[in-house]
Amino acid sequence: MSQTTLPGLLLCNNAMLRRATRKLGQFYDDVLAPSGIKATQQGLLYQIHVGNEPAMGAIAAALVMDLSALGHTLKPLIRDGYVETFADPADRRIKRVRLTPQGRTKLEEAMKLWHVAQQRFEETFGKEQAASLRAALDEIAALDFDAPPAAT
Amino acid sequence: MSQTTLPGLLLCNNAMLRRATRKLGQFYDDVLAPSGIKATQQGLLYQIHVGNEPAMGAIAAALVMDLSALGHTLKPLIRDGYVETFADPADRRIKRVRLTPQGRTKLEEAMKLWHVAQQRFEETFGKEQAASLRAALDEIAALDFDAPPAAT
DNA sequence: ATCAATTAATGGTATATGCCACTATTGGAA
DNA sequence: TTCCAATAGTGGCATATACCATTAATTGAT
Repeated sequence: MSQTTLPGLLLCNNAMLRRATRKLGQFYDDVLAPSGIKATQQGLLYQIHVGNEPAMGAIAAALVMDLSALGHTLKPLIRDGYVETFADPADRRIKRVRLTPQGRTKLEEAMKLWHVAQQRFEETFGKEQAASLRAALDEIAALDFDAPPAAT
Repeated sequence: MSQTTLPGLLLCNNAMLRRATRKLGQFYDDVLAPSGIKATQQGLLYQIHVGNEPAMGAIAAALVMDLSALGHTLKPLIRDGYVETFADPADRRIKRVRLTPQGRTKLEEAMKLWHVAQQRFEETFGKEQAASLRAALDEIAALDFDAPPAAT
């Protein structure tokens, strides 16, 4: 079975995280495929949906994503007519984002498939385990590496 | 603080995984920056290093990565002279990969920085917690979504 | 009011990754 | 042997994501 699990890989938190992300991403994308959008796009549409016409910076912060990366990621969604942007009237530096009617429709369609993927994953991995994994991942996303570790 | 943690995001295993990956990737990349290579590249060099002149397919399988994606990722490393490939004499379909002397040097350099990143992360996140996180991530990477869930 | 510092977003460039179509080899069946 | 099916990689195309330099708008200090 070759060297699927070598010491180094297993020890690197970052490598393990990326590897699991590839695996899960492929799975969710696979299930989402019939909708024509990727899991990342579904997640982004959802984030825009639940936000109140969020500013790009707010979305980027919520997703712990680089602002320019968000801009790039948004382009195909704008091109395909699922999302539109508009300048904040009070501060024209700020660009807000919202779903178009087609975007809302597409999101609904994708959410149905998302539920399927989500359920199939938790069925296989374990619902409890998934919940504690998400909690750990949430912690990581919130870490502040600049600050010295709090004395526990 | 806006809506940094909305219900949907927190519930999607895939989105949470990606978000944490972005965060941790930025951190490891940051620490690795002085070496001139990214954390993904360090991981790949290491994987090649520990493999015995591994075939591309073997690397891809170990990393749960698409074979063509691996090919693309390898290009900058070959271009920069850290890695070289050669056809397997017994089966010319197979292309094997190895580090060049510069590749070995670069890997050593990067590994020192990797240790720093690794330690700083675990210091902040918790060593135990990191270990169980990696275990969970390893499980995910090994999942088989095609098979019906084993009756527990 | 004026102008420097700050903030928000864009565009360029580069890596990370996936899927698909295609090519080159191999291996096995007829 | 011959030929088809399976295997291993490549190349093209598209999205995901980061960093940097630059531009547009604001804000705050003088």
